[in-house]
Amino acid sequence: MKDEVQKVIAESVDILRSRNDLAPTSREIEITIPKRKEFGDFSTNIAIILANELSKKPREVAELIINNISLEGKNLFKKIDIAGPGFINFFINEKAVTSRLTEIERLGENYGKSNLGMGERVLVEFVSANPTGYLHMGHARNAAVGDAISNILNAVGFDVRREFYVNDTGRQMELLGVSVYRRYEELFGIKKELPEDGYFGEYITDIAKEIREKKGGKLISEGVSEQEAMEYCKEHAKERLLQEIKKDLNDFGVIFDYWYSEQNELHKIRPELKDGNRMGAIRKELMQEDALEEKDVALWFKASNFGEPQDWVLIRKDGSPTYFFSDIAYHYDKIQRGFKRLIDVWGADHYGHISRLLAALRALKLNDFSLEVVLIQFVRLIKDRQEVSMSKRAGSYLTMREVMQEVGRDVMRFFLLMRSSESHLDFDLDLAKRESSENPVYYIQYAYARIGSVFEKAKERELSPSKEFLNLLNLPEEIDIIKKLLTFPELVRDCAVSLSPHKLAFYLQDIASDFHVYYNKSRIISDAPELSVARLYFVNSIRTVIRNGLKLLGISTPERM
RNA sequence: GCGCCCGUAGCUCAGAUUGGAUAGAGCGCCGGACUACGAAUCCGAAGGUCGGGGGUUCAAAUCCCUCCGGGCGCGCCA
Repeated sequence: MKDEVQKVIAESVDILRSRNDLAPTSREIEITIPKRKEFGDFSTNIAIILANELSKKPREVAELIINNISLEGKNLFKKIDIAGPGFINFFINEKAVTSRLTEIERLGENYGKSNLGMGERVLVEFVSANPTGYLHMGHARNAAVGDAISNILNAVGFDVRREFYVNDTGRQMELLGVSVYRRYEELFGIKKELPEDGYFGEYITDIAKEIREKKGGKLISEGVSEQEAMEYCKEHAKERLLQEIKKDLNDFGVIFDYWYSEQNELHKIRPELKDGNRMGAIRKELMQEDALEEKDVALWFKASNFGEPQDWVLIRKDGSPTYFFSDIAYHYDKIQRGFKRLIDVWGADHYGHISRLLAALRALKLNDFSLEVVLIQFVRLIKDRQEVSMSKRAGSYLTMREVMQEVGRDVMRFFLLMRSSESHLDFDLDLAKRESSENPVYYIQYAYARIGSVFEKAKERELSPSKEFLNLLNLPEEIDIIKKLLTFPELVRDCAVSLSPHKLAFYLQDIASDFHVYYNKSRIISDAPELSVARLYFVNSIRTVIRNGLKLLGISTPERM
């Protein structure tokens, strides 16, 4: 609807330009939805802007614009005002509003979709947790946001691919192996210190016990070197934890297109590559760009030559590559695979990583791509009005799985999505568990289920929704709600552009609230059959919008609660 | 010390990378509403120097400067 208004104004401005021979400006015509009703449904400041450019009075320009609006265009409005310094305020004709309901009905589950992305491929990388432990609430937030962003981008016409980068090799994996092995030894009475930066969680002992069940004491027997034993522990633990991670994400409703294994993709020798593996190829390229330097037995990326404050190590003294190095290779590979738009959803602690990664990609002469990083701030769990402390290394943290079992998937997703990702999030476990009006998820789902039960009632009375009498929808609430429903596609586009699903969460609460108010005030099914079928048609479109919106957030729409 | 994010009602937060008119919502608190489509709902009331101070502007929660408070980063961790 906003598009239509914009078009009408643009046409008028074009006519003015051609007639008065005005210099064309590329300035886009801004249409806003004013906060206050007396300023109409739509408002534009174009007259003020043009007046400045033409050194004319804004109100005169406004008048010219209004006078040149086509007849067809004028039918959209019941009133057009010039207000204040020269704003043009448009008041939409009620009939134009109600008639648009048919569009929602016609599009059904496609209502809200658009073709903003024009099929462009986008790679969204998210979660990417190390397989060294169970997922915690920070990962859950990352998963919820990454998945919702992917859904939304998909809805506005992007071709989205979801990837999880599996950091399944390197230092952290070694530490995991040692940690498990030490616990395994403990089971046989051998006491040795775990490395300081090892993993101390109870699940490490659980994994050690699994190994004991499978292998008995073989890993401490004569013929097996400690190194071999640790290697076995590492592989076993890695597989085991990855399996748990996959299970949690699956239970959460997040499906990845690809689990990108660092080991397999970046370190494995590839006959087609001259330089062995992908890491080697990158290394060679960086060398050719004169971006490398050997210092203190380590290999450094000369980031300071590419606009960074300091250089960074790519290969440690012991010959092992840093995370930074493999992440460069991973992003290089993403671009090589033809993705021009990359989105990474990272924890806020990765902030420092962004600019050096970009510097490395610059050094590799990669320019034809965009990388957007969505930084997710931390989640604080609140229980009994107190913060639940979390420490991953010590292993004392509430896992994603535990919380999901306690509050359910829908509640968890919604709570993690209802804040802007750059805000810290207080996850109130007590509130999340309550099945009442205080819980916004149920509030929205209840509106949905309620509409469903109205339809059951309608069926009993043999009434079915019809667009024949939409002109009977003339209550101010009805008009207002329809106007809001009509902004849905634009809202979805807005969420896509700003990569912020929380706006959708707010919108849905708003619509649900409008419905509940309406429901309490007005009978949908009454003795007047024509009005009843019109209202059924109307509330059905509310249901469509709620369903489509919740689906984008990955939240279910139960018919009964 | 430097960089990024945050500071808005008792609490948790919206207020686009485009400054606009009387700053919004949920929860909590207090008081009400089921003989009509589900009370997981609704109605009413109270609650604010938008962290402080300066500046730009006809107009600032929004832009600039500065100070204060909180979080994160500044690793041969990821």
